[in-house]
Amino acid sequence: MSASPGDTELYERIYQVVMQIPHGAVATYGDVALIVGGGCDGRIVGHALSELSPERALAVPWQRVINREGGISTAGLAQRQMLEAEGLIFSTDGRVSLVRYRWHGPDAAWAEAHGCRTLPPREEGEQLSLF
DNA sequence: GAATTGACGGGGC
DNA sequence: AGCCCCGCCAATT
Repeated sequence: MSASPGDTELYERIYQVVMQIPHGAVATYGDVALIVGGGCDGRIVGHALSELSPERALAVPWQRVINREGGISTAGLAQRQMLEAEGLIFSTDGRVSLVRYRWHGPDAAWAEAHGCRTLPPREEGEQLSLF
């Protein structure tokens, strides 16, 4: 079972969560991992998205998943251009304001229906430095 | 089966 | 702001 067939369901779960990210919003790898739950972590999310098939990439907005720094972890400028096309503003450091674009998490009903958990409450305005 | 790597995160200094 | 260390799970070597 080196093909890890049972883990495919975990990947599908990750894809389902990523597909819930609305247009113009972003989520960190850790956030997606927390929503998926089950001991999933950011690295698994990264692997799942990296193993994403081109056809599947059309349905899964993988570009809306960024790292905790609010930056792009992928190579190339493809992801950044996709986010900019959604209206996100990148700073000179190539990062976006997480406090502004961060996804608050899936709907409570959706999370429970998919056996996932919502995002823990987060303090707003911590590092809110508007410009 | 151990060691390493990876589209990571958080805490501490 | 930076830097370092640890944990976490999966895939690869």
